Amino acid sequence: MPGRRIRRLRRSELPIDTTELARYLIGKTLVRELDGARMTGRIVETEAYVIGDAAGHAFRGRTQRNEVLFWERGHAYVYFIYGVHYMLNVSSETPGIGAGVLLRALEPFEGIELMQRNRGTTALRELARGPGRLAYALRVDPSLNGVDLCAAGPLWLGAEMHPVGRIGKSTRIGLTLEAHRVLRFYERGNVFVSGSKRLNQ
DNA sequence: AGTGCGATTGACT
DNA sequence: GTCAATCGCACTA
Repeated sequence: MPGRRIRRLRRSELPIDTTELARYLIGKTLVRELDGARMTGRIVETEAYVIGDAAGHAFRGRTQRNEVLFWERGHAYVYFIYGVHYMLNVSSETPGIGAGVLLRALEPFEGIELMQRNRGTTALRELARGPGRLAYALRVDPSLNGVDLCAAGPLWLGAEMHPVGRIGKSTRIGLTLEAHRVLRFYERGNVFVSGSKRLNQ
């Protein structure tokens, strides 16, 4: 299958700050390896869940569920929401500090047929537009919770494959707590970004 | 032990 | 635009 070489990001390259990391990840590549096949996409939308953020899962302290948010930056935190969907986050601070970046949308790059099969649709725009859809497209599930995204394995982060456009920001989507905070980042004008037109200006 | 509700999505009026 | 789906977590008692 498509064997285009993608340089894996080193942990030392990841900013040690949740908001900085959320911005940094726009345009980077997410690589999913599964059964000898590979799916990749450009990260085009993220949200930061920062230190002391009441909307973040780490806010009430370390538990079995949110454990990975307290790991060194660059680990996958996968959780289940609404009894229906999985969401993929990247831990984002130093060990012992709980915070993360939610990956909200990808621009599909390689392995598109496989993503289409996983999603049960051929509509390219809809494959990974939104955090739940992203997880379905790449078959992200709790077995990937805790995976080191800076190491070879089933899921990792790669350098950008294409130039990155202007980065926009807005309030985060779907929150009641801390709803005013401007912690969502996205590539402007990219049709694979979720959210309303208002939020994407 | 019981309860309320969520970092969403897809189907439907 | 509205709404149900469906489960585990965290909080109350």
